[in-house]
Amino acid sequence: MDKAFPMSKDAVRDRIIQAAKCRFSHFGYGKTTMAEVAGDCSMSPGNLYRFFPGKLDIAEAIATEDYENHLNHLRKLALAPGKSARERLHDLLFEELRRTYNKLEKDPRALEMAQVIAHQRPQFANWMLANERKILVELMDEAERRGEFLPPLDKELTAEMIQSATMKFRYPQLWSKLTLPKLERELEGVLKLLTDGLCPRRAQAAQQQSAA
Amino acid sequence: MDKAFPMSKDAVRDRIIQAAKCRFSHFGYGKTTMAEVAGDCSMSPGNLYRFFPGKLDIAEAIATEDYENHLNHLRKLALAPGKSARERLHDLLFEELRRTYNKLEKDPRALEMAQVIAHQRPQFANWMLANERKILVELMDEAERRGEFLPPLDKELTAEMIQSATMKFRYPQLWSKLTLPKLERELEGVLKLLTDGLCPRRAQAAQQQSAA
DNA sequence: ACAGTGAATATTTCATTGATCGTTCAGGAA
DNA sequence: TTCCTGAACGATCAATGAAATATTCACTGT
Repeated sequence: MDKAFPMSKDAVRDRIIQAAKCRFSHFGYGKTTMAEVAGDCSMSPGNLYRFFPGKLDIAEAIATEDYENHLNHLRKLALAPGKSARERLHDLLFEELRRTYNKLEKDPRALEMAQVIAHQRPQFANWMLANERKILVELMDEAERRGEFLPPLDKELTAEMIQSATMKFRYPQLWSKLTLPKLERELEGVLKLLTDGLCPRRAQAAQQQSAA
Repeated sequence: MDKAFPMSKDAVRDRIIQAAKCRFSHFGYGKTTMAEVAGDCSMSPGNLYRFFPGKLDIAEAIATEDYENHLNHLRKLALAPGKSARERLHDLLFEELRRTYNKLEKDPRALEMAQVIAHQRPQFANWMLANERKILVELMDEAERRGEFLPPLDKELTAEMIQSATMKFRYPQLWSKLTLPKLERELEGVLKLLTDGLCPRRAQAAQQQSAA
């Protein structure tokens, strides 16, 4: 064994994550055994438990890594210069919808992992929602800073409500068998309702202002 | 046997529904056999199939009957005199939330039936949504008639969007473990967002108008 | 003809069991 | 001591087949 250059703890952790990611995406979470992951890392199964409390935590680490990239992307959209708050919100929600739809649609492995984590680690979904809420608040802060149309609302609360209202688009295939184009059309409509409200006499004004 | 007064076909159908309803609510859908229902009606199991295509159709008939009562109740709320459109929409959505929450929360039998029907008869949920959409449209028609705040929108489309945005409150326990009070608070917030929009400078005006 | 039967059939459900796999831990190498 | 191993343990899963039950249909009484 090449113990000449012992890897740091973090490096080993990463190695495990890489091996597991590879197995999970090829054969699925359920069909991957800890022994296989350990073998890929040239270590014993028992040793994995010095780096992760369990199999699920490896999956969670993979998901977290992936999700944090996504979050950064979303943050960029939320703060994009040269776009109105309304447009940024639009981009944010659509990006979210498209990403999850494509990810879960084409890749049954990803769907399996999402389901397992959602079922065994309910807190994880809450953590994701909280992160996105933070971005929504940042978006609104930025809008306020720029003097855009947003009023002095309780932003944290408003972010929660936006999430409630767009829940349908956050787990597209969990319960609706709609196609992406149909979901997009619906999200467009809901967003319109959210920004303009049911009393859209002022809508034109707001639209014009945000388009400016 | 008392063939002196043969029951009409519809009467027999009703008898079957009553017997099944009783069994289902006492022992659950899964634990009830066709033979038992037939026995309760003093007939052979085979004879049930002259009135219903199958067991699931009996459950569907029960659910339909129950749901149609509910729909009538909702319609009354949607057209209630002396209330603003906003209030009527509020009452409608809250009644819906409370009914399903209470029904599914306290009664595991009802939950079981709802799940079986939702799973085996996906069209049923669509039919329910379409009915409620009709009521939403009636609500908006009435608002227009009364000269309330609603604008000349595509009402059918708007109804769809309202449903999308309140999806979370229509199947409360399917995926959120929130308590009824929390759900109510959230629904209140979403409704506020829907009616006032994200640009609520005119909100006060609309509120005052609708409260008048 | 027709309403209804109930045994026959086809399907589903359920418990049993054997194997697999996640996890632990007593111990060995460095 | 510190790091790691791999066999042992117990929970979980899949395969089996047997029992239960939904559904059908040839037949009976009226």
